Amino acid sequence: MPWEKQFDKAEVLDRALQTFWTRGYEATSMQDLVDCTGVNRASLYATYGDKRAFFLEALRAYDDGRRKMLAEFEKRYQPCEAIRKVFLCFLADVPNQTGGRGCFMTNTALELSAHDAEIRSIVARAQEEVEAFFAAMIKKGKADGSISAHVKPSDGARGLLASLLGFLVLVRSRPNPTLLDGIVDDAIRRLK
Amino acid sequence: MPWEKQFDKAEVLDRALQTFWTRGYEATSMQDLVDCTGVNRASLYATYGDKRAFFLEALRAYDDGRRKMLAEFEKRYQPCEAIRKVFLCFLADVPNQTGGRGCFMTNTALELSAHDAEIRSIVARAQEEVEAFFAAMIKKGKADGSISAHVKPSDGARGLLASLLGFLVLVRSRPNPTLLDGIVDDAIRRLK
DNA sequence: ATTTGTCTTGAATGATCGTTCCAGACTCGC
DNA sequence: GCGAGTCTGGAACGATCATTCAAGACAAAT
Repeated sequence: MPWEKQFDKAEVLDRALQTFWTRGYEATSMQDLVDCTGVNRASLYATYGDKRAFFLEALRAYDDGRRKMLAEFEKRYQPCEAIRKVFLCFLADVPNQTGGRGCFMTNTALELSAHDAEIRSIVARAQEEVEAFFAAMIKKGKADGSISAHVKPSDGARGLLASLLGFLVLVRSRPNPTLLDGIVDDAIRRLK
Repeated sequence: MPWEKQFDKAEVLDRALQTFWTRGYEATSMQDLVDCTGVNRASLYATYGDKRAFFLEALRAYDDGRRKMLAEFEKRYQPCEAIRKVFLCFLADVPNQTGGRGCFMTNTALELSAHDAEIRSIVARAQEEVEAFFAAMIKKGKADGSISAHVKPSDGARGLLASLLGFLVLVRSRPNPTLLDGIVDDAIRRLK
């Protein structure tokens, strides 16, 4: 067999993901991807397919990362802390005055899922899994007494999801730390 | 003076607005705008300037409509009803199986405000005005007893804004009536 | 009726879009 | 050393992008 690839497929995918995340799908050109990955055009096409397939692979990679992150939060933290971490992990790049990039999945939800069924189903599933994570944390919190017995897991999770998505809109469009912290505190206080 | 315009400037602007709203900025081409308005390319350029200026004018027109709508809600409805109406007015086009278009301002917030300072400031101001509207309604509701005395207007308004923005993400990406209604009910129940 | 000045029209601009082709570089099994 | 087979690099493809040009159409003023 002849000649292995000259680049790390996963690493290049991640660099493309960063660019798609920052600029969005339509505003990212193949030239941008060539530039940010350092890999030749034809090699990108040979490896990942066309632009949409490339984007989809990046989106699924992002989604896998999100899934692993939630699993780790679930292991590592108490229920309320785990919920809080979900919000806070999007604040990491906010201080860089330019504002945060928000959540790649949520950005994609607004840009593409209205016109692309495949993306819509990926987005919907991701949202459902986050909602299920919240519900599981609420259940656990009720069991150990850290969350009020009056909160119904499904209702609480739905409310948290809405607050999280709104929070993510604000992270990208109006990254004011006071505002964002307030939203997180409010969302969690509702559970107590 | 010679020859007035052959088309209604506001009406054509509204048609362009509908297209920008549905597809977003990057995914809308000047050809799309020519098609949906029925007005010749060069006439569009002569009247509105380039694509970005055209978009900005559409966005400001949308924002004006939003402002008038809030003012009318404030006049017409009791505080809680007025708040509920803000959510419900985005559900009008959800039943058309294709899913709703969400809020033009919020869609734009995610697509463009991270990279365009002028848009960012328009978006931020619109969000602040909505937040202020919520705060005013809460204050009024506390005065007439329909909203709990424990709710601080600024905190309640911030929470409502987050829920509204999350709601709007879902309207466009996962337009499930049960889910959406639940979010609205929860958001308002929090005030009581 | 002719001039004046704006609006409309359809074609054309160069740039950039996503995508593909092809010749050369390279590693393996023989 | 020698094909076999995959990957790379750069140029090229037609399509579409936003934008502009030049000429004709029209209404008011003279």
